[in-house]
Amino acid sequence: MVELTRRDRQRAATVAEIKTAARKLLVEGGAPSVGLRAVARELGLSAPALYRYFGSHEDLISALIADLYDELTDALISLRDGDPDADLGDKLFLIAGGLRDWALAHPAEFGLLFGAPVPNPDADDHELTPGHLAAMRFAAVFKELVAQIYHHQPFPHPDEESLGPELLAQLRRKSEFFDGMPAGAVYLSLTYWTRLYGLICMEVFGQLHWAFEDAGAYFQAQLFEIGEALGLDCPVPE
Amino acid sequence: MVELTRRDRQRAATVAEIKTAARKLLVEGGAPSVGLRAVARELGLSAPALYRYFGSHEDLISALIADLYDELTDALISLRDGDPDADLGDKLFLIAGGLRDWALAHPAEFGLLFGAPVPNPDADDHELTPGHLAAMRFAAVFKELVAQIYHHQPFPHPDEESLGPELLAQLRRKSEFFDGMPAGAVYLSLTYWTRLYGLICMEVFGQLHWAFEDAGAYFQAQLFEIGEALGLDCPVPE
DNA sequence: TCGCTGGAGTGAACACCGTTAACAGTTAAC
DNA sequence: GTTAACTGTTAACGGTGTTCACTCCAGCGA
Repeated sequence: MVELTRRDRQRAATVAEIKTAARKLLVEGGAPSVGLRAVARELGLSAPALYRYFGSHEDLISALIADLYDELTDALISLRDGDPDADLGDKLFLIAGGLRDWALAHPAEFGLLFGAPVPNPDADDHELTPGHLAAMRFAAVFKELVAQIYHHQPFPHPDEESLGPELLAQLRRKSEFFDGMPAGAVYLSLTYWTRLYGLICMEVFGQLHWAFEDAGAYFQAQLFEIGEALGLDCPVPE
Repeated sequence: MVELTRRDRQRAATVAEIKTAARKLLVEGGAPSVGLRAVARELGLSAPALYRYFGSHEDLISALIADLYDELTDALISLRDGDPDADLGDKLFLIAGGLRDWALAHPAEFGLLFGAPVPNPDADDHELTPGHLAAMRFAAVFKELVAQIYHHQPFPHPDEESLGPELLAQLRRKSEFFDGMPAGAVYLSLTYWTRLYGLICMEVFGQLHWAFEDAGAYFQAQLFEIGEALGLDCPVPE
């Protein structure tokens, strides 16, 4: 039984207020605009007051990152489950397109999530932050869907001999995480994931507009390729 | 005829000194460490003195970015031309691996070049900065090599009908830039470029170490796939 | 050679930043 | 009812990018 005093509720409300203010500043002026003092100013507080709620400026940013991951994940999930007539392939196209749309609509947030180096949690001096957990929940959306597609109708994948022993060993260790998919299918899943990620990264970070004034058609073509490789019947790009 | 007075030479030397100091700080502490005052401190100057050489802190960073692009490009070129026995396929593997090695060896620099949004030069209020030019020189290394490979022995590529009219139109406009390659081949070239970029981005930014403790084998496998698709005889990954 | 010009460099100052310390008022708990 | 914890304050420290007014001296033309 959780007993929430009034102060606890007020505290939670203030934390939420701080994060929404930080989010607002992030949207308006990008990552550098979300400073501790600026956030405090936004809600009429003095800067040191925020230290009652977050241990440091970095902690605030980390909390913001975790929230953004959650928001993005929820958006993709509701996209995935929104249309009852959508089959597995439709769902994949929906969340892939949804990820791109979110990234283009929220470039500052996307840059914060994916454009900054992530500390390796395997290293001894770092532990799993809420941001890491939220990122894994995000990645799981894709992973689960691909695994469902595979178990519904296995798509062709390279056999284990062709992968090379070192890569094979690492893929085998991830097989369980991918709901028991064989190493070759895990390899393909990771390949498609990195392709989508790289594509969206390049577009959002402006590394692509020397080639395309509108990368939408290119993205659709790439998605189509991936869908074909996964054995899905894709809508022909018009 | 260029007449360089002694003062001009001294000035150029100071500019170079400033940039090497900035580079040193970047390597040691990442992008946030390269502050205007910190750079000035590094060479025993007061902060306002730097304004004689750079209009602002941002200008200094931009100049640093251009220099880093040039350095990276030079490294790839010398890798490409270093081995007289290397054929076109070998060269492609050399520079792709070289790019990854450079990124992993200089994560802070890589993040500065590829992890930050690039202003769109097509927009009216921005012009082509030296950074843009250096970035195009960098991209040209890859582009030229793929074009050479294609013209040496055309690799199979999707026909124009399968690309869709909108994508096709944009690709056709880039055909000249790609030394006259047909739209389908341009499409494949861009596909492989985005794959390499995305892969390296994810690895450097730590977005991959939940999947691989050492992504080297994975990278080699991806490179092998690309080489096969380009019709190159690839070394089998051991 | 004199005098001037303009570039190089300075310290002071402004407004901002993250962070800490010492302090006051309010609220919850024993 | 007293005490302890929580929430907020102001003042201050060292850091940042930037501007301004000022000095100094090399290089130039007359």
